[in-house]
Amino acid sequence: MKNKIKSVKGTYDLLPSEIYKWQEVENKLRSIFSLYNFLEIRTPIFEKSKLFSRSVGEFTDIVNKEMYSFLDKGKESLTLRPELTASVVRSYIEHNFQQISSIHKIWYYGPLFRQEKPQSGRYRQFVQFGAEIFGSAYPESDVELIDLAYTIYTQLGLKKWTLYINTLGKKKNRKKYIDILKESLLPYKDKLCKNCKNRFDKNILRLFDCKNRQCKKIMNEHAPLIIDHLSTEEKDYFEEVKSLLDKLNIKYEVDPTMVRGLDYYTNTIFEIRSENLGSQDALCGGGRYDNLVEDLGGSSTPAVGFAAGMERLLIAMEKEKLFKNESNKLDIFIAPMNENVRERAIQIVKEIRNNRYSVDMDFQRRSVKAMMREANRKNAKYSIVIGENELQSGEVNIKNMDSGKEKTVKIDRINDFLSK
RNA sequence: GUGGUUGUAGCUCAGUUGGCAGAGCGCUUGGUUGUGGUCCAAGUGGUCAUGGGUUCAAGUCCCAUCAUCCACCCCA
Repeated sequence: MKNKIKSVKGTYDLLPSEIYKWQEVENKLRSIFSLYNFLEIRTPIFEKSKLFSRSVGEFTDIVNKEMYSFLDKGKESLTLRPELTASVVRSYIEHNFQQISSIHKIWYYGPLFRQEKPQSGRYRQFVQFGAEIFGSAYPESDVELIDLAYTIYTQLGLKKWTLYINTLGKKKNRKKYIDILKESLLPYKDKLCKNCKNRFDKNILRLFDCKNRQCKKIMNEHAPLIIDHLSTEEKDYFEEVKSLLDKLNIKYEVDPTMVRGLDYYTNTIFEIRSENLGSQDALCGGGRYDNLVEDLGGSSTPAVGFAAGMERLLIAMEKEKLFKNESNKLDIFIAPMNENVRERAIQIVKEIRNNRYSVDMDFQRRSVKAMMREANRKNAKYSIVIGENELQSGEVNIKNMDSGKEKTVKIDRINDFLSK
């Protein structure tokens, strides 16, 4: 293993032997997005750093510790995108989407970068897909989006997962609630674990996520829930989301302690968690973010969105054994026997390909036996051995690789044979 | 970033109290002239993660580094 250059920590190669799984999922995603009439957007891999500090939140770990940032030649700080909503919103504003139409339904798919310590379902370069709806401040749009996510996981065949929902209220009330939360927990601050003491000032909502038993007990007994501190307007909104989900037969659980890692969420939030993923179990997370477009310099625009991790999805699907083996894609393998027939063989390959059949041939000048082994390994439906006899007679034997039976066909009739 | 786990052939893994580097699978070539899958035979393939140390002798013991996986943290 000397002198070999290895891939960067937390990155991985998707090898030819397993790429079909990704393509299968990607194709399914595309078709579901178009069913829901979402259009794709593709934005650059890197952005100005301040885009993320302003959207994701200056005090989050993502911005503080995990961004891949660098100075370009103009000495401006740029960052490999750690999430995609910020980029989509930037693009929405930059291209004046709101003037083209008052509503936009957009989806995206692509690699993101965060400098975290890798573990199962968590990489430094990872792929997310997601969707956003801009321009609706009504529960129908929350539900459209949740339904979309729900349908994706259902249609992919995954069984072991649960949809959780909650509401965070609007910015104003959340601030008030955070003050109340701090006040009620202050007497117990010393009893909290080291992490939670830290989070108490930094992001107190995260205390709800702590797995420490003592912390859980304190939170259960003394922490007020956000739902009890919302306006009737906010509560009604949440009730309507729930009732619409019920009408669509979408199963969910309300988790009154669920919070989000990113700062920009308001009102409805949701998360889909897998039951067989280990500690990185969130397949998908999202919610409403009515202030973000304005915060990033656009005109006030309500929005909902979600983001979902591909790697975790693939791991979960593999655990539920949802991938069949790669399907048979090669129609025919051509085995030329020697230099006298090779030229003609290449022409035949081209002719068959021109008729849209997938063809491969021997490129190593090997023995007939080895070439047949190769045809078998490549899962060809048919094989043809071409030698001098065939060139003289103008006929070849087409062998069916499943049955082993051969059929004699004129060389210029091979395409007719295949089309039968 | 903190704790722990593992690192031997392309892959999955054995390797005894320290004593010649192994198996299965894969790959290559054969098993009478030009036919795969099953079977049989032979062959290919390793600086035992890397660098030090202890020892007559290290895959095995010790230290460090790197990578990996798992949990925390964070998050999709």
